[in-house]
Amino acid sequence: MPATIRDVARASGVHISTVSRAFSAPHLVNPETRSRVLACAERLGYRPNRAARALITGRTHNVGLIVADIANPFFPPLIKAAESQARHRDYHVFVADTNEDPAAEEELVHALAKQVDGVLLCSPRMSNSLIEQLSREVPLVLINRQVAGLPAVMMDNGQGARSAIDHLLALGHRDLALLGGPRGSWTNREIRRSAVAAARAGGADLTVLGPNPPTESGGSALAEQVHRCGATAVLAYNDLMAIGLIEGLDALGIRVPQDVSVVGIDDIALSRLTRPKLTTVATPAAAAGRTAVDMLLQRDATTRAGRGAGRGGPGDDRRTTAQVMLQTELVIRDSTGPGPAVESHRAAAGGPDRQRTTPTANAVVAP
Amino acid sequence: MPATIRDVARASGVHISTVSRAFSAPHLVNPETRSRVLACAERLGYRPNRAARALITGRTHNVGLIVADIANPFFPPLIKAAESQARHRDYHVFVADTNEDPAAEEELVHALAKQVDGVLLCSPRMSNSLIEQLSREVPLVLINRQVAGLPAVMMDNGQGARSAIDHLLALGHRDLALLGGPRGSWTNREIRRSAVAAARAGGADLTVLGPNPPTESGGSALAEQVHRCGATAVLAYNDLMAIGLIEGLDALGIRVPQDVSVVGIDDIALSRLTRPKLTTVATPAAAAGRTAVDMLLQRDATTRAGRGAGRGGPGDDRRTTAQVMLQTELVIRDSTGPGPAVESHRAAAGGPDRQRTTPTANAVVAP
DNA sequence: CTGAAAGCGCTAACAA
DNA sequence: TTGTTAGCGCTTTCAG
Repeated sequence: MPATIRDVARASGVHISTVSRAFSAPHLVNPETRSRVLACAERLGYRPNRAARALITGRTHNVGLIVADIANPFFPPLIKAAESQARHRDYHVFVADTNEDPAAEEELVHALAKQVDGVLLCSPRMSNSLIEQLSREVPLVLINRQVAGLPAVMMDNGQGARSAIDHLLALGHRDLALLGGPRGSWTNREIRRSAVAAARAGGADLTVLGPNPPTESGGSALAEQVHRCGATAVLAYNDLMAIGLIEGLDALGIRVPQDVSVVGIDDIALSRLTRPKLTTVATPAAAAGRTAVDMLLQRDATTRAGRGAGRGGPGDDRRTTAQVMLQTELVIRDSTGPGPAVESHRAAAGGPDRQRTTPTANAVVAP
Repeated sequence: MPATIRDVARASGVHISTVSRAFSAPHLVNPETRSRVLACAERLGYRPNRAARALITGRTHNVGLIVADIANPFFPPLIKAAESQARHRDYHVFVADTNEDPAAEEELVHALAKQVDGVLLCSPRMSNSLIEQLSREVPLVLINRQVAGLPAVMMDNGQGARSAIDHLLALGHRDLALLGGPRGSWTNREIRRSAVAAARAGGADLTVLGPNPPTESGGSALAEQVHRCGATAVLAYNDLMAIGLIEGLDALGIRVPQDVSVVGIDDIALSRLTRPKLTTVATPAAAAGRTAVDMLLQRDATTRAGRGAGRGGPGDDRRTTAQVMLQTELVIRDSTGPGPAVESHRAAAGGPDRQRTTPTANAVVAP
C-alpha cells in the first residue's frame, strides 16, 4: 500500500491540507513545517497521486499523442521531440498507435480524453466533422492536417513536392510518376496537388498511382506499374515507399538512378543507409513535435476554467488558434540522375515549356 | 463541459448509482432502465471518467511501457504487439522513452505509477536494487532483464550469440571481434558471456570492443578498431551497430563479407534493406511484448486487494512469478562469408542460406 | 432492482 | 501560517 497524503500528515503532525500545500504551494507554508513534511514524505516514500490531483484541478499534466504507426520511422523523431519538450514543462506524453486504422483514432481520443489535458493528432485520417466533434471533448492540436478553427502545425509538403518535381524536371525528366499515399491523408492530397501542378507547369506527364499503403511493401508492389507506365522519374509519398520501390525495381533489373530516378519525402534516418542513398524532401518532424506541444500547452494555460464554471457554451474564447506551417527542404543524394539523353534536344529548344493544355501523352520517343 | 454521471442520472430520472451500474454492472439493473440510461448517456455524449473510476477501484486499465529509445527500430514491433495485446483486454498502453538515460527510468516509473496498473520495463539499465524498490511501488514486468523474484520475459540472446559465433567458426573465421553494447545492459552481458565462451570452445580469438552506444554511429565509429585488431568476423550487440560498422568499413575500403563478415542481433526490418543484407540473430520482440502484457495483466487480476485491505505486508502472495525465456534464431543472409583460408570449402558447405529452427519454444524458469 | 450514503486521494475556498 | 469543510466523478456497501 503506497503512502497517502494522510499517512504523511499523521507522521508529521499536521493537517493533510498542509501536506498538500507543502507540495503544490510551497510558498504558503512555513519553511520549517515544509521541510519536516517533506522529510516524512520522503521517508514514507510518498508521492502525490496525480490522478486524484487531476480530478480536482482539472489538469492531468499529461498529453496524448496519436500516430498512425510507431513503426514508421517518420514518427519516432517527432515523438521524441514532443516528449522532451513536454518534459521540460513537467508534462508527460502518452503515445498511442492506431495501426493506420481510422476507427482506432476516434476510440483512442475518447479513451485518452479524461487522462490528458490535450491530444496531438498526427496525420489523422478521420473526417473533418469528426475531428471538430472530438475537439469539443478535449483540446486538440493537429499535425499535418488542416481543419478550420483548430490549431495545427503542418509541414509544407506541397512545397516539398514542388521542389522535388522541379529537381526532376531540371534533370531532364519528362515522364513522371507519383506514388500516392493512403486514402484520407491530407498530406497526400497536398503532395498530389502540388506535384500535378508542378509537372504541368514544366510540361511533363505525371501518372498518379494510388492510393497505396505508405509502407516499404506498398512501394515495392508498385515497381511493375511504374515500369509499365514508362516513367523515368518517380516521387513517392514517403521515404519508405521510395525505398520499397527501389527494391522492387531492382528485382526487375531496373537500376536507380541510371534507368529511373526516385525521390522520397521525409528524410528518415534510413534514407541515408540504403544504396543508393535516397534523394528526398526533408521534413521537420522534430520541430513539428515540439511546436505542437508548445501550442497545446500554451492553449492549455489560457483555457483554465475555474471550478463550477459556466456551461462553456458556444461563446467560448477560441483565442489564438494558430496554424503553423513548417518549411521542408530537398536533399539531393544518389537516387536521382539525369533523364533520357534525347531530352537535351528539348531542353535546348524551349526550356520550361509552360502551359501545355493538351498533355501529349508520352510524346517522347526513346532512341 | 463534458457530461458527468450526474447529468445522465438527471436526464434519465434515476439515481447516479443506477447509471454507474448500467455501465459497470449491467446485470444488476433492469434491462429497460438500463437501455433508457444508455440512451441518455449516448445523447449527452457521456463517457465514464476512467480517472475517477480508477481512484476508487484501484484499476486504471492502463499499463506503462518504458523503453530506452523509440527511435531504435528494435522497439516499435514490441510496442505494437504490446498495444494490441493490451487492447484486446481493454487496456491502454502508455509508452515512454528514456532516451537511454538510466535516471529517466526511475523518474518515469514514479510518474506512471499511479496512472497505470503496472509497468513493463524494457531493457532497464538501473541497478537490481532500484528495480526491486520500484517494484514495491507498482507491479513490474521486466523485459530482457532478470531480477530475482520479479516476473520477466527474456530473449535468449546468449543462445543467439552462441549460434552466431558458431556460424562464423563454421565459416572458418578464427579472429573474431564483439562490438559491445551499452554499459548496464543485461543483454550485453549475456551476449558477451556466451560469445566469449563459444569462441573459446572453438579455439578462436575474440576481441571485445566496448561498451558503446547501441546505435548506427556507435557501430561506424568502431570500423577503425575492428580493422586494427585484425578480426575477420564481427558480432555486434545489435543490428544498428552492425549496419553502422558495415558503413564504416565501407568508408575504409573494406568489403563485407569479402574481407570481413558481420553479424547483427535483433533482425530489425532495416537489416533486409541494407546492402549486403545482414546476417543476424532474430529476436522475438513482438512475442516478448505480448507475453509481458499477459504476465502483467494476469498478475494484475490476481492481485486485487479489496477496499480497505490490510497493510499488504511482506507476507504478500507473490504467486506465479514466472520468468519466461523466448528463443532466438540465426538468420543467415549476405553479410557473412567464408574466412580467410577456406574459400574453396564454400561450395561444398554452402547450401540454401538459412536454418530457421523451430519457432519459439519457450523455456520457463521456475520462480 | 434501486436509492442513500460513504468514501478513493487530493485541492481549494474559507476561517481561525 | 494552519485547520476546516466541501467536494472532483465515480463505485460500492447497505438498506429498502
